[in-house]
Amino acid sequence: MRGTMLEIHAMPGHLIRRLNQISVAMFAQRVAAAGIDITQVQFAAMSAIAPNEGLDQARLAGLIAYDRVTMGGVVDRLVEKGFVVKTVNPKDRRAHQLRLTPLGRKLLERLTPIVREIQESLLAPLPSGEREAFVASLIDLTDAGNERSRAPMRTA
Amino acid sequence: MRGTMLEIHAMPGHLIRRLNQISVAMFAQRVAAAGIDITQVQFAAMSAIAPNEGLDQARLAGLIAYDRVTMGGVVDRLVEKGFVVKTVNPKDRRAHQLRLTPLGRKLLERLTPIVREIQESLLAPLPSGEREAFVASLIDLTDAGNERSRAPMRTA
DNA sequence: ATCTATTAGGTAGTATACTTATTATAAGTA
DNA sequence: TACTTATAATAAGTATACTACCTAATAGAT
Repeated sequence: MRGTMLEIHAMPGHLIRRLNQISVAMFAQRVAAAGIDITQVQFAAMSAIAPNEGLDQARLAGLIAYDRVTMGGVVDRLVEKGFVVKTVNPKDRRAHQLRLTPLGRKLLERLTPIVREIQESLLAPLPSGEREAFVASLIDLTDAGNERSRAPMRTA
Repeated sequence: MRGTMLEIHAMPGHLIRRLNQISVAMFAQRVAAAGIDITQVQFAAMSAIAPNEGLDQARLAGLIAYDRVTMGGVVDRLVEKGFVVKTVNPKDRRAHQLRLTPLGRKLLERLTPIVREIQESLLAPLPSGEREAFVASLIDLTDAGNERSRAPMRTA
């Protein structure tokens, strides 16, 4: 045997990174299987725009804890695909108001149950009694670490 | 109040993504504070090379569950920084053998205790009785999902 | 009305993370 | 030996995720 078990394989940082890769891959696979062309990040953006129509990019980024510069590209791709429209706010000409198009709203409705299923598949390997505790720990850790992220969540 | 709590904020996929961002940011911050110029990914690569000197890029990628193409860029940056050397394997001229330089080895030694501390900080917000269960769940989920990732772990 | 500080969005540059395709080499088989 | 298959690495293209910096526009204070 060449090289024993690496220490990093038990490190939370490395495990979280791998789990995120698995989660992103599962999302891509299931959504593509449904014939839908959208990424996990683009879905998150759309689901935050839906109940907050007219919000600007900075507020959108804060709602889902994304980097503002990254969000610019995400929104542009959603606009290209025809799911989102971007208009200048006449009250504040710096800001771009975001809204879902009818096509975008329809897609989001179709997508939402699929995404719920993906979440279940992701946790399925855990004994059912441990899933809730795991998600609770995830929430505790993201809450506690929010301000350390370079893109903290901002609901206000 | 504008918009109620979004459903995605309780979704494991979204929480894992945010926790990974927090983890990466904590790594970058602590390591930079120690005056070291290296990323989380570059550290993982170096710590996998150390006990497996002479391995090639494809095997390295498998050991830490990275995409092979991505690994090419990571290795190039480590070579540029003088932490890794890359030589053509005379037995198989397709393969590039990887080794740490003395500088790379020294850096890794200095870095390892810092990275261990980062792992503790990451879990610190959890009650101490829950940390072990959380890491165990992470291991279960990454083990179970390994083959779904586009870059599965390969120890063989 | 002007000055200052803040904010929204963008550009350029770096690093990860993936897809598909291509090249070079190696290994196995007819 | 010639043919086929497999593999290591890379190239080109797309998407996220950041830093540092810049401009335009707004808000607040004087």
